[in-house]
Amino acid sequence: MEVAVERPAPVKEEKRADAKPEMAAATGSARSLPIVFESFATTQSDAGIKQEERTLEAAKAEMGEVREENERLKTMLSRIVNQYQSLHMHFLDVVKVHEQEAAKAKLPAAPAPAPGADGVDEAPDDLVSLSLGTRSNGARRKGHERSSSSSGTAETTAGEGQLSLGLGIARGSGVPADDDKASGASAAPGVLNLSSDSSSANDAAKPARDDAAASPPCATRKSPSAAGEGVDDEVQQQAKKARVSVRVKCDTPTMPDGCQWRKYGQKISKGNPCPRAYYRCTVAPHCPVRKQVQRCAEDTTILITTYEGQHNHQLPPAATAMASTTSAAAAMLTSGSTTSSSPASLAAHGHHLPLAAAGLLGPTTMVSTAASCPTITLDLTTPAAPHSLMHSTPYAAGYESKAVPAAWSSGYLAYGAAPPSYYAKGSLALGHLFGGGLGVSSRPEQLYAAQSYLQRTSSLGGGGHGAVAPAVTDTLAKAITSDPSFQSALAAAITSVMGRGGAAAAQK
DNA sequence: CGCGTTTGACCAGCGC
DNA sequence: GCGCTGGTCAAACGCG
Repeated sequence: MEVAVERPAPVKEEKRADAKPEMAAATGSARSLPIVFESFATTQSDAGIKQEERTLEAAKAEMGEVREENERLKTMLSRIVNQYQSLHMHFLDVVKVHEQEAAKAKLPAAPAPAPGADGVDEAPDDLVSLSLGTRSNGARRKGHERSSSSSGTAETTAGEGQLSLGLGIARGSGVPADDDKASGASAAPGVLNLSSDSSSANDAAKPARDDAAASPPCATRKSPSAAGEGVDDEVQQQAKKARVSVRVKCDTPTMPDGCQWRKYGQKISKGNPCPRAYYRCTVAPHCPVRKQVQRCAEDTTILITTYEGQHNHQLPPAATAMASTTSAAAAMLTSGSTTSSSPASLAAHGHHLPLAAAGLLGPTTMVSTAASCPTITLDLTTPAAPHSLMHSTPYAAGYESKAVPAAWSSGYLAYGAAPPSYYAKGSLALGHLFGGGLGVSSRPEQLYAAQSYLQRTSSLGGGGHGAVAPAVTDTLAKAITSDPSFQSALAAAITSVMGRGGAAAAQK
């Protein structure tokens, strides 16, 4: 703790009596030290007085310490809350836009199936509920989401230059066995773009956020090849320093992320018998993106992939997810470090970045600022039992308590601009999304993720939500799990959205 | 023959 | 200043 402890010069007894209420007032209600001043004024000898003086000094010092710590915590808390609120508003924007787009697209385009629960079977693409969070508004949105994803437009961000997250996660029924990874050209039907931008509402207040969140991708796009390196060194460096580490259970040598990589090195790193492989993006000649792949020492089935840098070229939709992740991570991490008092001190105190501290990242997501390269770790390996899909697992139960950070229960959210219920629903959904969605590994776990989410939301909203029957969610989740890129896509989506949110908050 | 991988060497950053 | 470690380079090698 790097608290500047005030050690005032020894004071006389008369002063001490004055100092007491002052200090008590200063510390406020944060903490009260049981110091009894009256007692020693009458009975102490000189020696005793001196000793008491020392005691008093110590107490003062402690109080000062406590006071400063209290202030720091308050500041941090308010920062966290601010960031959360802005993120949440942002999130709601996305949701709203999505809904509107979906509603528009629904009429002319997709023969939107009946919004009933049974419709899900025939339209697995609605799984893509990457709009997961959108459900916070009610079950009625289900139909909208379906149409939004199946309509394939979802081009809310097209032409806006905003961070757009193309998720090649939906192999909907309408997309007959498309290889959404490589081909990518016809990715539209299977792609859900998560735009944090209220596309229709081009509010003027955006520029700041744009700068913050989208600057990395923009910066690289601005100078795609213009000397590749050397331009915008600062941005490049920042982007390069921020890393996204993904832990996934994977049998293949590398995680299928839709990008083309060329191996350029391999090392045995300390503390892990498994060699670490170094890959470089080969989609474009001078793409600065690299990744490191290493198997976990404890469990060799776990693949740890660390992405670094930002692509300076167009990517296939399947690869866009991870690309967005790294961009978002860069934005989020850099903004987090600038808004935090000191990353080093935070790390030293065991604190994480605000979002993580608020519990938004969930238990399987970690933000590390301790290292020279700030890293987001998405742990897609799950502690949950793969078979406990239909019910809450201990993990889920344990998580839910974590999913609602103290700030939420303390009523912070209720004071936000949006209706409290909105916050409550959305926040829980978000938390659950992170907990279940990110904490999943391969197929069954993903199933669990989607299912638990749906169950959660259905239990939240009361009337109308009951439409989401377990059987339906089962089918839905199965559809999700049929796509191997679901993990990375989901992780990317979340990280991306959060990155923008954090960056936006940082700009405020 | 071209492309990708392997592998030893080299370099830079960091801690002691 | 030295050693350790992580990251990168580039020649050699293998494969289609």
